[in-house]
Amino acid sequence: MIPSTAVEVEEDKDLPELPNLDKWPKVTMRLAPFPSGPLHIGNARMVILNDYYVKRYNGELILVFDDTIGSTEKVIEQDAYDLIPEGLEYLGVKYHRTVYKSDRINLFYKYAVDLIKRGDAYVCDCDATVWRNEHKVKRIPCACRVLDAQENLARWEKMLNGAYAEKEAAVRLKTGMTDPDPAMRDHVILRISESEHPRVGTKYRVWPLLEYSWGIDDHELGVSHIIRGKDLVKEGKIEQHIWSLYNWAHPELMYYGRLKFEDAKLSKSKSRREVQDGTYTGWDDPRTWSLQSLDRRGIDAEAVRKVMLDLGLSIVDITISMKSVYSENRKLRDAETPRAFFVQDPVWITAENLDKELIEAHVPVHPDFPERGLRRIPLHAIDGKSTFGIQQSDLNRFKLGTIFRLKDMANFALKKKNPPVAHYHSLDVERVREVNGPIIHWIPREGSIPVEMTLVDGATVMGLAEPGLEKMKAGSFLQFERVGFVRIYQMGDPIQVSFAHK
RNA sequence: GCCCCGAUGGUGUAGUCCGGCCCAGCAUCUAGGGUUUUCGACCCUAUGACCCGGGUUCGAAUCCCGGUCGGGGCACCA
Repeated sequence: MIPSTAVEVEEDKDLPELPNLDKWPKVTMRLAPFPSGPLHIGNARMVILNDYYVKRYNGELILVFDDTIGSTEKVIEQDAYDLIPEGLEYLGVKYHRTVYKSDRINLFYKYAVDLIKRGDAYVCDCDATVWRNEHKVKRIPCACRVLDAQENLARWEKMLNGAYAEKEAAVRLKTGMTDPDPAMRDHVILRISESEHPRVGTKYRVWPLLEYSWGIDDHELGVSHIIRGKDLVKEGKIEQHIWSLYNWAHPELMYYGRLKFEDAKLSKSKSRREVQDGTYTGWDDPRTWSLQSLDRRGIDAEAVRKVMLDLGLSIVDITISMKSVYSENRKLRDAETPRAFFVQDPVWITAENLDKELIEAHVPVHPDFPERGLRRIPLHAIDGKSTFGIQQSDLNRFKLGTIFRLKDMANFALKKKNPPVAHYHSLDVERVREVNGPIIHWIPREGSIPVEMTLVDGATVMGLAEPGLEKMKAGSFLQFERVGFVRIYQMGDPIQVSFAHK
């Protein structure tokens, strides 16, 4: 299964083996996103780690939309059901089947009834606050805990048929009232919610909590290994309690710490607001840090993958920099990336006394690979006179008399600053080196192509790129010399590019 | 208050289980140099770490004890 991945796994063999492999017929893992929005760079760790191990052991990966009803703070969003697979595709993650928690509610009911019959769970109608303060903290069981199965089943029916309103009753698992860990005392596993679900509407009014639904499903789906964030360790303990009650094999639990980026603020709810009110251009806006946005910027999924796998499985919270992703991306893409000139808000400089022979500049497509040919940029000189756009900051640091080179074209001496005028000086690059003159990028006034560049902070800047750019295709990754790497995401006038990194 | 977890250079990680091959490796960042008609790539160099205190041992980043600091949990969220 997925034979094409064998090579790719080879290079990352430094991650540890999964534990207890002999205990399981095969490695089965799952991706369990809550569908509230697209996956972003912060979610990539969970996805890549699971995918990595499944590929390494030729196992099975299940995409499980963890779409139980959520809460007022955590809301399911319909579009996430499509945005998540889209992100997975970008990352090159291959999953073998897709499961929706919201399709499995009856299964959770079945086990709930069973747990109640067995006396391992009960329906509690205590007020949540009262229960916490008077029972959990004081380790005193509430009156509901000792009710017999008969009564509990009657109460369960009342939960299902609406005799209880929201918050009036919930099912608690008897994890133990005397557990030293307060988090473990008779935790709620099912509760009432009358919110409308995007997939199943109002078909159900009793919904399982994450730890319960997984306690059942990790077994039902045959999951062998679970890798997830350490914010879920308590949930893992509750799952283990359930597995023990039924004498099921315990899947291997592994946790990693929280991942933060020093140069990226990740907030799905803020992103959703900004996307909805149009402040962001869409879910691929760079400020969302979604996988879609990385794709739009031309970040190779392999770069993301490499960085995430380098982090390993440490359980400590870490803060890393996007710079490591950019560094990997450059390594991956630099050699294959064509060069181009782009000048943001060009300032026009008149070049005089041009050599009559000089009608076209010849610039290598890639400096390290001359065999890839030349970009030919017409200069449009009339009577030895032409006009070029250069970067304002370059002009600013020039003094009168400064000898500079328009890269891959000719050397000039600055004659006037306002308006800028330069005189042709020489052709050979050595002449500018002799005087340590700057070599700068430029574009001709005639024939240059308007480009709108979206920066990482969402701002857009206008500029001109060299003639010829209009022949590129959407999706191309380029390096604007001395500016940085960009990806064309839409051809047009202007051409739309997204800045990737320096 | 109670429970759990962790601690290696600026950042991240390897080594810790089974003490010596670690005066601690790798990546990234930063600084400098080389090369290059880019502020990219490539090459070289530099700075820089085992949380603290005891103990065991010929020998401890690794084992033991005690601190300190940091993170997470104690939701009818995921």
